[in-house]
Amino acid sequence: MSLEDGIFEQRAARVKEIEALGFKPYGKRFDYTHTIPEILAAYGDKTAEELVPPPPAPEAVRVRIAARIQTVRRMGKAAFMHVQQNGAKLQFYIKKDAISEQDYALFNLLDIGDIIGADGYLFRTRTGELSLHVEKLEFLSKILLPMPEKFHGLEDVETRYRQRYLDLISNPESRDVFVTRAKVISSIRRQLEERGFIEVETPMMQTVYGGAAARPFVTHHNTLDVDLYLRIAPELYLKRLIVGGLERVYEINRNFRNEGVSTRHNPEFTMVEFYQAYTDYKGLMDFTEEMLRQIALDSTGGAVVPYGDLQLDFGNVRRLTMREAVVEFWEGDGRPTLDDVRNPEWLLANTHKATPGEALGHLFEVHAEKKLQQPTIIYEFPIEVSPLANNSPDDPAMVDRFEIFVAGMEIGNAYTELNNPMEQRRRFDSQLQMRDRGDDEAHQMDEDYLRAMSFGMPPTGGEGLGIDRLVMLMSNRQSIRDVILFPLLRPEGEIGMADRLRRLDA
RNA sequence: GGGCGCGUAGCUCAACUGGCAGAGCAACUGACUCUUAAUCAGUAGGUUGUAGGUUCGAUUCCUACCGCGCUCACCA
Repeated sequence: MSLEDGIFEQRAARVKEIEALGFKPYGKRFDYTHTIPEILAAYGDKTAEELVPPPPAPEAVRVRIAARIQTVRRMGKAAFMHVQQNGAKLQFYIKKDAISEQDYALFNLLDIGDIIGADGYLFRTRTGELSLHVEKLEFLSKILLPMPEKFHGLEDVETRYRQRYLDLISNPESRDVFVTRAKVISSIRRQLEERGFIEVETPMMQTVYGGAAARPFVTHHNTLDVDLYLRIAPELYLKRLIVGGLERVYEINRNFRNEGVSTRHNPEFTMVEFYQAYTDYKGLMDFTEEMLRQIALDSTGGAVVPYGDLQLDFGNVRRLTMREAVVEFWEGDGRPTLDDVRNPEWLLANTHKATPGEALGHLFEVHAEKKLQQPTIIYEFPIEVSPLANNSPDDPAMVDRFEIFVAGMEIGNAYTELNNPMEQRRRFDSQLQMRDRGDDEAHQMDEDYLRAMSFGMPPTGGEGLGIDRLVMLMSNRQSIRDVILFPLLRPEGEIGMADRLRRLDA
């Protein structure tokens, strides 16, 4: 028998002993008076005398707490434990004299990782630590498996992703990441709501997919007997809503793209997309700068955010055209001039791409993208890589579009929406040609979208922000998997837990 | 998909050039009524990711596979 099995069976036996003592080892309501963070906030700076006035102490602070046991230091007939709740920890002091015989028997059956409730009063130990003097114990849930090591926590990356619950229990900094994530999302929501945007939900299963250049996942609906695509973007549906007169809409949810995984890509990822009628991409640039700065403030407390070796300044966003960026960040010999990168022949001669616009986009990715460390807006994109954006009034090769780059990552994409159905039809047709040339990420024809646009779509600005990447920046994480609770992994194979539990019943 | 690296007790890690697979934490027994990575004495715990191969002998060398990480490619 392995050690782990031994602990498992021994603890299962303890469940019965705990029951025999009159406690319910699982599933009992427990109305606590304070969470541990609340206790630390309210009493963290109180002195020993303030907590327990001398001598007999009728006015001591009595509280009732639920928490998970983190460490235990037993010393004969007394013990100290650290327990944690909501990412904060508190010390419990348990003395045989101070609790009932039944509770002391329970205490002797407790394991690190058990969830317990306690009544008692707050005091300071001889060394000055705020602690709970336990007077009554309650049992709330049993741990059967051994906890990770208390000092190092759970380090194994794979286990941290697969068993995120363990990661969250044993690594406070991992918990902090997801708290930051929640702050980023609520900051975005609040800012959009304040500006009159309403939140909507559009289909994630679509018969025609679009709104981005990507390959989709395919699934199947049985009774309708149709294949459906998991959406690669909500864009085309949100713009249908703009046609319908929902003039400021946003959606925060998942997109699915059937591509490789990396430190910056997970096949399902979260975006916020928002659309505002009667504005354009310049209006969105101003809004975006404000929003990024506010997200940084709301989630980290400052506009300057540490990221690896960098200090990212979200209070100061640079703006460059794509052509300027290619010229400025050109690597190696033969740096082009602005006239070169405007010249279709030069562009085609310097890449293997089929069109000047794809060529410019490629040169930008190769030379400039990873050098954009501080928050930077890149604007004026080639028409060929922007099938849904409106033409620039003064340059037929370009569209009114920008992207935001931080730490070499694209975190946002916005443009003045194309609202002319005749031009949109031509763009779809040229996407179909790219598809015929073997580009399986080019857009499909979406006739209902053309129909919607034919009812008249107001001039509109639209934008998408990658939430996961934003959270990476705000929480100083280098891998997208660190900011997604359950990132996609290959299946792990036999776990054997059901069998183990089955044996306990036998 | 290519390249590089990693996989040893529940967890965190050792094991020299191929020569008895070890420690700390966790667990168990005992001592201890203000400890804090508690301490002290003792006990138990291993298919070294899997399957082959080389060898008198493999955690160590070789091959394949599985899983994870980094990186390049692909990709917003």
